[in-house]
Amino acid sequence: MNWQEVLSENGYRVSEPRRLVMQLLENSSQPLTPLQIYSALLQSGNTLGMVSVYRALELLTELCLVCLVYNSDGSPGYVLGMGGHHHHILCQSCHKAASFAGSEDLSALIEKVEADTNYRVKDHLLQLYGICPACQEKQSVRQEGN
Amino acid sequence: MNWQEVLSENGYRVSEPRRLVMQLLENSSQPLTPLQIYSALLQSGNTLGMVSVYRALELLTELCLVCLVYNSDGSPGYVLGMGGHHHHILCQSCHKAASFAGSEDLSALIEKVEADTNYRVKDHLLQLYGICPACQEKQSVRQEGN
DNA sequence: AAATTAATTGAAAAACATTATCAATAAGGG
DNA sequence: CCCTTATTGATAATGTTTTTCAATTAATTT
Repeated sequence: MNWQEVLSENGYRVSEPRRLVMQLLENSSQPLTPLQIYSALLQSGNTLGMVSVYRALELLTELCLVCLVYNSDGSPGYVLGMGGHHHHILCQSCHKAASFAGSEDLSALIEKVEADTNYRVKDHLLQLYGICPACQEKQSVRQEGN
Repeated sequence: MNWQEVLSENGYRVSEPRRLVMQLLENSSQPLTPLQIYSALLQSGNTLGMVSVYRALELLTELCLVCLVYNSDGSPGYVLGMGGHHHHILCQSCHKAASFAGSEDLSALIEKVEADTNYRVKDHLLQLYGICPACQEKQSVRQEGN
């Protein structure tokens, strides 16, 4: 099921601003802020209002078509959603985002925390930060050059 | 080492706004936004500027005396830092925060992600959301009452 | 204990981000 | 192709964070 169908099946229209936002995120490897999205779309010759970007992101996030992530400096950004439960890892150098699936690996941790704190765990936020393959490459080349 | 010493040893003064913010966070079980901190302090008869709250939080966060956390709705809040590496679990009902230590439990997950994505993992953001013991109690009481 | 000095504060303004309002527009069903 | 209604975009309102700078205050020196 593509994103157009998700919109339709939930009673929403496939409008121009929504199309533009999805298209841009589909072609972006890194999280973008609402302002970055707005600016990029204007610069590529499109015309839409900032407000529509906010509204599109709100709706698309609700439908899990896009995800809100936090950069390592705490600033928020939006990336394409992958459907199903997953998490993101962000490159601290070029900001490229990758996703990885599942939460089975957290179940041991969660059980331990439930035992320790007596909280009942319902949900979680997990993001990893690191260096992507391409930036590792660049770094080692620079090192060799010295 | 208490927070006053941490400030001094890093060349910062123990000023009134910083004292007020720390004092409030020490007595709050839930994350507070800058505005909530400012309002609470004014209401308890103190006098300080909003700007000082922002500045105090920025510095205290840098020194790891307070931590920035994300509520399950995505809004940010500040809680007392615990020193050393730790994470937080937040109650979805009363917003009470608890902390749990360590990241050893994540190492298996991290290795797996490194293998899958070829990223080199450097850091992570982990928060759990759930129901605290007191709110579990309340819920089961209400249930029985029906 | 008073004087000195430099970090820190607070008020105001500026900059920036988000949300509300509402008439005009456009998507999708008939 | 028309009709209905969700959606848009412009404007304004609201809210948040940062900048600026003279006045204040914490901590050090005398």
